[in-house]
Amino acid sequence: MLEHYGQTAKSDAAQWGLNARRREISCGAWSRSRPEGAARVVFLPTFARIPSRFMLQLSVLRDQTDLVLAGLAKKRYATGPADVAAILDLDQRRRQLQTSHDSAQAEANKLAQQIGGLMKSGDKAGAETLKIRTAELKQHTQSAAAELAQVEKEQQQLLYKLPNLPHASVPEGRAAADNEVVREHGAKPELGADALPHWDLIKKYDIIDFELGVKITGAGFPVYKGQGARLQRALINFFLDEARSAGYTEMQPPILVNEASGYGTGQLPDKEGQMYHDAKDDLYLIPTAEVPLTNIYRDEIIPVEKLPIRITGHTPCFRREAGSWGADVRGLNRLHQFDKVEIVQITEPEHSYAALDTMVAHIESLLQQLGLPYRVLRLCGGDMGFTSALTYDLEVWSAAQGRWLEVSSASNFETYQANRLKCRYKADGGKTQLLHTLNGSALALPRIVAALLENNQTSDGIELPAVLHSYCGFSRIG
RNA sequence: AGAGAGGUGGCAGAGUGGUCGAAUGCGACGGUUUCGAAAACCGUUAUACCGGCAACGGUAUCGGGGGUUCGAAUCCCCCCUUCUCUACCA
Repeated sequence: MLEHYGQTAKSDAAQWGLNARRREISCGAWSRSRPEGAARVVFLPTFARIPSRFMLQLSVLRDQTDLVLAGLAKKRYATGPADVAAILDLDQRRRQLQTSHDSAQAEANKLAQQIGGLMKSGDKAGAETLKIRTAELKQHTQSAAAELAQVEKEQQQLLYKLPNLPHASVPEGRAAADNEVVREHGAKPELGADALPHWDLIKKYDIIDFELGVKITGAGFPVYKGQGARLQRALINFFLDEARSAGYTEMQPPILVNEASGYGTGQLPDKEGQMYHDAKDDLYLIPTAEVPLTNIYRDEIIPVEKLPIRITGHTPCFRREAGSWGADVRGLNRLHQFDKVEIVQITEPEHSYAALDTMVAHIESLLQQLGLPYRVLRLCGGDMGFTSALTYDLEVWSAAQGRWLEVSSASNFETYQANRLKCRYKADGGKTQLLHTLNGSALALPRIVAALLENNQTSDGIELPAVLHSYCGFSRIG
């Protein structure tokens, strides 16, 4: 499947260049490394309401080339000018070919009809005469179609390499140190000198077992035991219940996805090497519920009265984390498999940044109820994800490690994913337009668990926040 | 996993090589009629790309891809998928 481009007909799948996958680039590690305490503090409103007009569609590349180049530069995308120039060259060629192909085909179609008429009236000689011309036309359309397919393929591959453009409010910067701290909340707990990091606490109370995971699977696949397993389940239920009362509909999507879904949300081809792949059935284990949840709306024209879409789901997430190493990935800080509750919104373009604010507010309310000190960061251009236009990271204070841990990332993708997904609606006046997609973790489990254990430890147990007591069926560990 | 039958426009459902982008019905939208509504009647009813300021014109799309032909919804091949029976299993 998905092996060949059509000669004249181009299916959606082919237009997306799905067969381009194997030769694509692979970028760096999935997760950003974030040395703690390095961000500079600034004070800004949650978001600046700046009209969005960016989408990496061909029309935008053509009409607003300078803005695109500026955006790519802010995102620290090195080969932007060369790639954009190449895409525009290919585009000109593509349009020539299309026009030439279409007019030849139009003539051929007319002749075919005439031949039909001649055959019926018994004029075989007349038909044969016309066939000479159709043979010429056929040769022309075939070669034009073949070249067209080649040009489209090259163009699509280049387009897939381009990241989304950053929103105007995104700060300049190269790395984590350049992110802006939008606000901080909660007091950091003072722990005694004998306070333990979570990787010692889980052993002390025998609630999470890494060695056992190594035996069964390998590094980065811990086994949660007893109260540890129950705490996980409690957090998942708490997060899902909170999302539901915030208006999100709960979904249970598949956790293996096909190639088209990977392209739809932008994991492919960008992060091919970071996903577990089952070659036998050509399926990918999801790195986040974002992929299946957002792809529910792939190839859809959503009735405007159903907007905004708000959905949530709990899934395990799988990340190969190739190239990841060092002290800051110890314990629960980075895993190959972890659980996460995700929230997804799909909105009309004019409402997406307000929606992003409500998502961040929702995530903050979770952290507040859990009593965890946190801060909200606005990521700089160089530290943002490939597909995002604006990303807020939320980090909790891990008291025994003495560092901030990223527990959530909430992003507005504007039309970047929607363009790939073909996720649209009928705007006023009946015009079909791309929607905006957004998502956020609410929340990722392991680092929440780490912070809960560390921040709430006493010499002989861990006192859990009140909100979890009924969910857990216990109030303390140990 | 084996055998069989299917996949056509928002839905239902015709169409087995030549004005078929596709009959018909339903639904939806607009209009005539009406005090208003129903009924009836008339009209409209997809997506993408190319050309054009636009009106509009062209091309493609009948699950997906490839092939045969001057011409394919219709014939051939591969794949996906749905249903039924059998097998198996949570």
